[in-house]
Formats: sequence, structure tokens, C-alpha cells
Amino acid sequence: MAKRATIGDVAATAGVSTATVSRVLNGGTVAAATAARVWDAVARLEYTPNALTKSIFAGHSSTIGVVIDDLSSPFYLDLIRGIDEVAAANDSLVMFASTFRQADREVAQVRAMDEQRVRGLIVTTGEATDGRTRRMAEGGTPCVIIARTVEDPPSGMHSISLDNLQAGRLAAAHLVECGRSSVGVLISQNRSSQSRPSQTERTAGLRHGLAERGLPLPEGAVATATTESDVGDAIDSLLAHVRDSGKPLDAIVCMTGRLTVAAHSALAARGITIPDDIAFLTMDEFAWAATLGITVIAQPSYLMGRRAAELVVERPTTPVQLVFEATLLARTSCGEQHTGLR
Amino acid sequence: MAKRATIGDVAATAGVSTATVSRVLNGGTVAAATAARVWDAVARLEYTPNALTKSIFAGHSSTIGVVIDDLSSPFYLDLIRGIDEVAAANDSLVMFASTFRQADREVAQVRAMDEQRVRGLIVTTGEATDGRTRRMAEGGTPCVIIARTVEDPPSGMHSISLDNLQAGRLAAAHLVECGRSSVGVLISQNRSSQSRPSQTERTAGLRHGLAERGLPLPEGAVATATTESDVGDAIDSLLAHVRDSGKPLDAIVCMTGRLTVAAHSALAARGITIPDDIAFLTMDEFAWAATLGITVIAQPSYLMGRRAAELVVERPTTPVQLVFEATLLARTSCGEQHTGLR
DNA sequence: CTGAAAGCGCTAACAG
DNA sequence: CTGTTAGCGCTTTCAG
Repeated sequence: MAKRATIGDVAATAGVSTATVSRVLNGGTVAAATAARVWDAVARLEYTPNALTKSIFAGHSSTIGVVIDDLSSPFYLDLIRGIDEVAAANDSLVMFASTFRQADREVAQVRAMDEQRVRGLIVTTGEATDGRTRRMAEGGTPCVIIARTVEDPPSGMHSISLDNLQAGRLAAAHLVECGRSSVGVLISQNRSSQSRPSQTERTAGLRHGLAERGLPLPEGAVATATTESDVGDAIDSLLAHVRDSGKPLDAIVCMTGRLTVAAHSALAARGITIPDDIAFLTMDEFAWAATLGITVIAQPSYLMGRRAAELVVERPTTPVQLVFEATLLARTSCGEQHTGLR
Repeated sequence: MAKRATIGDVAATAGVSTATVSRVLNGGTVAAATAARVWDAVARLEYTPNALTKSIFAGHSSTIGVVIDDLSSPFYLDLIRGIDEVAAANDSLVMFASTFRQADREVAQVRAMDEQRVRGLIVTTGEATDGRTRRMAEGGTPCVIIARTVEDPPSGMHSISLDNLQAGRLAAAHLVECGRSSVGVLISQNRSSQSRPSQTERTAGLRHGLAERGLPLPEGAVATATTESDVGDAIDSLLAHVRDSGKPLDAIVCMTGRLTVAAHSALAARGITIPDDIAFLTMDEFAWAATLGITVIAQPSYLMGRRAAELVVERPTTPVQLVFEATLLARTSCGEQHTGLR
């Protein structure tokens, strides 16, 4: 296990001082001949500079930290892809941690990122980490909160989210245009039984949109699932509730992309046909949606990732709150659209 | 932008030396009363230790590096999930970089990981990076190559791969059991027109398996695609070739999970029905495979990720070469199985 | 049990 | 253009 060469070793074999080596490595003014000798020594010793040590001078590393609650959602994959591309274009690496959807892990991971002195932090965590991210932002580490907004953010603390109300309204409009009138909603919650504000906002938007068209969305028409295996029960409760209240359920909207597969197969397992028996509408575009004919409300996740990373790189001083519009990608899972019916 | 507290600040406000602070933080022998004062100072100053500085003593960081060529493949997502879980269980973070499937980026990213003094490195890169990973391994940074084996690895250099020949044979057996006899193969290559050895091995396995059953797999029955948009052309060439050679194509096997969606929709776009017109078999399990009835040859990607991370954590001194078996997940995309026909 | 002092590998003035 | 001299924030002997 050969010892690693240090800048001192390079300096010694090149017959110069460490300062000179540092200069040729980082582009200072050095005589061509000297530089050549140094490069030669670098090559011969296979010297690889220690980025860690460099960082302690810069005050922070060149890495962008990302804390994600759950990799399973198609939303996050594209988000990461967007972040990664911007990072690569800026000689940054991405340091990644997932929280397995547990609140206590969220604060541990954010803390770990802070200890690593990341150049900036992008998180999809809940309020529990706000204390630390605020402090980080105040301390000069730009932080970007994804899918949530924060009250009174300090300088350096930004947020990127979807216009969830608009997304909900979009769903309502589409469903009504497809002639549906009795809709059930599926939302997810984390292990601490907290449903994410984004999903409740979408539900609120849906409720507004429905109300504008004279349709109700009673509390009982909203079911919650924590894991994929809960989804079946949630769907059953939806079916039962609406049956009790008279009109049979004719549409289900899944408020999180993470549960799309589970919801879709739960429906299939119950012999329910899409869209004949029930219309199916879900969040987040995914690779097979077109093939399956599933209509989705898409977030521009890739773009959101890029923007997040750009905020980290560009470090605007004023807090930036970016809100993106959702797009309806209409396919066949909600049945025929009867436009101009209103 | 408040300055960050250093260990010196903590020492000063607690009225002790930095050595003592270091001791209470890292669990040395300190009087309870002193420790209490230190913790108090830590809390009051919101002191967050600098992991970077710590690492320069350890000689390396506590981060596991991962270099992936392409996030789009379902294989990699699960691999990362496995790595991430082991990392989390070992107080490690995961540093991630993707190469966008370009060889030059591969060496740049591996180099970057080396500069970051990662605790260990997990890569899916090609031979171009072997020089560096060998040196890293010799220098004491465990390196794990995924989906490829290396000749004569030094101590600390490991590999994790699939038994690609067996995977190919599995495909042959299944296809023949389903009564198919004229199969076409789709493989992918990177931007430098290199097809990955794993895929050519799978093809070889398929060829063997077919030959054992008296069926040929001519060179022309293997088509290559670089990007998703090439897939249509590749499929067309397969269709054309086999038509020329007499027997109409009755099966297509896609040797990479990355192109599954593209291949599947290319078939649909040409009005080809699965499995009636053509059997469809692909690599890597994915969320919608069951719903779509697509038969796949699955790699234990999650487990492979875990093992890779475990090799980094446990640093065995002898080179470890792990080869995993592929599993056939039979669904309906190859038609009816006529077992016992042989 | 605790402090002083010497570094880890590198950069950043400041002279020369 | 280049070497010397301080550090960066932290750990780690080695005395006391």
C-alpha cells in the first residue's frame, strides 16, 4: 500500500518549493521550464491533489449536497438528473443521501451534509430540518427546499415547488370534461403519519375545481396510504365510502407518483377497468405512462433539478421562491374528453 | 453571514483547550464536569465539526464514491439504493457522479473521486479507468467494478457482475420452450461505439443455448442502438435481415434494461403484437413489468449494490470477484410455455 | 484528567 | 518568477 504523494514530495523531486507546485497546479505565474519540471514530477509520482485539504481553505467543499426522502418516485430521479448535469458543468460532485422517509433520518442527513461543508444543499425534507437549513443559509451555504415553501426565508434560502392548487384544478377540469362526477383521492403520508403539504394542497385545488363545477369532494373521499401495501386498503375505503354516499366512484386521482404502480395494480386486482369503470389520474410523468395510456399531471422535474442546482451555484442573495406550473398529459385513462360541454 | 464556530471557539467559551474539546467530541476520557461545559459551549455556539478537516487526518473521507454511466436504467436505481442503505448504516454518505455514457467523462469523474479521497469507489465504467482504479486500490482505496470483471486485480480491487452467459442461456431456454425459433437481439453501445462486454456475453450465452437446441443466431440477427431514438432503426434492420433469410422473426430479446421502453414502443408503433407476432424478452426487472406482462431476466441489482458497498466497508485484502445468477421472471410476453417438449 | 505543541496537506500573503 | 512563513480546523503525542 504505497503512500500517497503529497505536494511536498512533488516539490522535493522537482527541486522547488511547495508554493511553486501549488502555483503551477492552480495556474499562477511560473516559468515554463520550472512548470515543466513540476509536471514531470507530478506525472512520475502520480500525484493526485487532495480536494479535502483544498476545501478547508475555501471554507467549503465543491460538492453539492442532496437529501431525498425516497428514490422510488419518478419525480426524484429526474430531479437528480437535472442537479447532476448542472453540477457536472460546474466541476461539482453530488453528495447524495436518502432518508427512507423517516423524519429523524432527515435531520441526521442534513447535519451530515453540513459537516461535510457542502457548497450548497438541496433537500426534500420536512419542517424538522428547517432550523438547521436556516442557519446554514445564514452561514453562507445556499439551501434549496424542494416541493415546499418556507415562511420568511433568510438570505440564501430558496424554494422550488409546484403550483399545487393549479395542479389540483387541472385534475378537476379534466375529470369533469371526461364526464366524471364522483372522485376519490389517494394521498401518501410518511412514517410519522404526516401527509406532505404538497399533496393536501393538490387535494384542495381539486376540491375547488370540483366545487366550481358544482361537484363535492367530501373528506371521506380522501384516503391515505403509507406504504405500497397500504394502497389496497385505501382504495377499498374509497370504494366503500362513496358507495355509502350514493353515487358510485367513477374516478380516482393519485396525488403522488410514488404510489402510481401500487394504485394501478390495486385497481386491476379488484377487476376494475380503466377507464370504463373508473377514471385514473396520477401525478408525475414516467417512462411507461404513454404505453399504458395513463393520463398524468406532470411536474417539470428535470428543470426543477437544474434550477435548484443553479441556485446553489449562482448564490443569489435575495431568497428565491420558484413555483412551476403543472401540465396535464392527457391520455386515455380518464376516458373520452367532451370539451365545450360546460 | 455569521462566521462558523471552530473548535477553538468552543474551547475558549468552555475555558478548556482544543484538545479537550476534541476528546469530548470523539469520546476520550474527560471529567464529567468538563464534558458538560464543553457540550454547553457546543450547543450555545451551534458548533458543527468540519468533517473535511477530520478526513485529512484519517487519510481519507467517510464518503463512498459511485460513478454510474447512466441513470436511466432500472438496474442502476436499485444498485444505488443498495449502496445507499449500506452507506447509511455505516455513517457514510454517497458521492455520486454520472458520466452520461461518455468515456472521457468516466476518467474525469473517477479522478474527481480520487481527489475527494473517497473511502471506497464503486464504478460501472469501462476499461479506460482501470489504470487509476488499480492505483487507487493499491493505495488503499477499495474499488469495486460493477458489471465487468478485471484481469489480475490487485489487492483491494473487486468486481461484481452477472453470470451473463447463464443469463443468455436462460433466455434461449425460455424462448425455445415458448416455441420460438427465429430470434433477433438488440444490444446497446456507448457514444464511442463500444458495446458493453456484458451484453456481448449475454448474446454469446443466448447463441450457445440456441445452438444446443439446434437453432442458429446469425451475426445479422444482432442489431445495435446507441440512443433510444436509434432503436426503431435497429428493430427494422432485424426485421429486414430475418425476412431476407427465410424464417420470419418470432422473438426479440433486448439485452439492456435501458432500452426496454424504446424497444417495446417501437414494436407497438409497427403494429407488431406481443406475443402473438413476436415474443419480447428483456433485461432487468422494473416496476411496471408485471402489469405489462413483460417477461424479464432479472439481476439482483439491489443485492449487488449492497455487496459492493459492503466490500468498501469491510475492505477484504484478497480481491473478491462476485458473480450473481440471473433469474427468469416469466410472464406473458413470450407466449405460452410448452414445457417438457424437448 | 488536561494542556502545549507539533503536525495533516495545502494555500496565501509577503518578501526577495 | 520563486521561496519563506504563516496559517486553515482539527487530532494526537507527550508532558504534567
